[in-house]
Amino acid sequence: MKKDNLIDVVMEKIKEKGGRVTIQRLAIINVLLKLDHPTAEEIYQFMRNEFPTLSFTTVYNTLHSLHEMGILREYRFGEASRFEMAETNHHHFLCQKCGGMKDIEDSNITVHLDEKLSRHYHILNTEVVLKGLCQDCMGEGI
Amino acid sequence: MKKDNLIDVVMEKIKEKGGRVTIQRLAIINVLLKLDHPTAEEIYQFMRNEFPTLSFTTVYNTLHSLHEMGILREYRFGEASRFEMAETNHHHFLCQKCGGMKDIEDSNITVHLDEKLSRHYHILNTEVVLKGLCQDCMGEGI
DNA sequence: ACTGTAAATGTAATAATTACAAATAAAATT
DNA sequence: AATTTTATTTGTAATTATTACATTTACAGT
Repeated sequence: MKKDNLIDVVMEKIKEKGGRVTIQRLAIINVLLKLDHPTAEEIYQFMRNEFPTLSFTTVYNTLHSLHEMGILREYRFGEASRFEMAETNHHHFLCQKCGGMKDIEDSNITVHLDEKLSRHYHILNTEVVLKGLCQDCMGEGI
Repeated sequence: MKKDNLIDVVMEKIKEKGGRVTIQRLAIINVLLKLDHPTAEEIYQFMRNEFPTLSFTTVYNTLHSLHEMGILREYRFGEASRFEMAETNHHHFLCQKCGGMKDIEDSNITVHLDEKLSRHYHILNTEVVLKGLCQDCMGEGI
């Protein structure tokens, strides 16, 4: 999806849920499209120069609201939560050494769930988490 | 694996890594065998009666050490970290409503990784995370 | 433009976790 | 068995990420 289309989709989704389209929300969406699984802190620091009046609390509030609206996903693998846009389905690799988080394309992993799982759970999302060493950290042990 | 054997294996593993087998460590291992993905807080509260001199800090220290030794796994899906013994391989279901975490037997899910992933990553562990509603929370929406 | 209200802001609180220094106790050595 | 070494435990005091709250601002409907 082209970026401008995506912003339009997000704006539409916010309105659907009865929310307001604010410059803070749009700005944070744009940062999420630029950075790779940023934390709230990273988003805030990235925006400070261009948006000096932005409050750190607003970053948290906004991430929380957008998450509630289903616009983004939250991961708490490390100390701080990391965020990404929810529009794509993919898996993740976590480096045990540097703590880095990488996207793994959906097409690289096939998952098959036994049918009986659906008798016990209403499954909305299936995601694979791979743990190990990334290329940068390989060859040095854990 | 029988419980006593498992304790022996854990003791051996601690010694291998140059660690000391303390009553605190053994007691916490035993709690991990009883409780389902407990948090540090839950472990501490569970132990207070029988072990009133136990320090909360020791729970954290111990969980950290045992994790470093590969004896247990840590998950940070919610606010607080949750822990489980590392001896078994299985997947997890996370309830989006109550925040509960359930084990899914390995045999209920098959995962196939594209070979080319191993060219970019040294993969040590593969785990599926299912998200949705558990039986208790079904029929009430999110 | 006017108005109702959701969202933004700043400060202060909270919760989980870690740092640190002193006391204790495994386990190696004598 | 006593002694010694040092990892671990303990309690208190930080730290870090996140949330609560009261006030101000500004989106969006009239």
